[in-house]
Amino acid sequence: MTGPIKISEQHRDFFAMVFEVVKQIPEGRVTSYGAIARYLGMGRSSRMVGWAMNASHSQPEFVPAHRVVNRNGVLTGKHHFASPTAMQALLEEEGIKVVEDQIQNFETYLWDPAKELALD
DNA sequence: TGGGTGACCATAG
DNA sequence: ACTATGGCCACCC
Repeated sequence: MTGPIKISEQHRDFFAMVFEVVKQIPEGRVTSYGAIARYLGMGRSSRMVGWAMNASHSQPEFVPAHRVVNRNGVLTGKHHFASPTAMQALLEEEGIKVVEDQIQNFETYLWDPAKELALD
């Protein structure tokens, strides 16, 4: 990994925090909005994570938004991509199989930042 | 000023 | 197993 996030430093900018976490999702892995919210200490405000992702497309740096799905492994955000199939295509490029907007073997690919990223 | 909405989630019945 | 509801909190009329 590229290194843990220093919450205290990023704490002012919610967007930046979310993007930093998303950017650290390894290729071929996925996580959920709620997992990110919990990792950032936002409790149940998982909707805010989704809201933040809305702005991910206009980020100067690449944000792998396609690696963020809901807690069931469903591609709920696919409609916000360039095309309806773009999100699925990106995931399948990374070896993740998607059927009917549902990631197969979701638990296998799940990457929980709270578990995988050590807090400093 | 205030109500509706959302790329969500957990709980209750 | 499935629906309903509340919470979350910033944004947009």
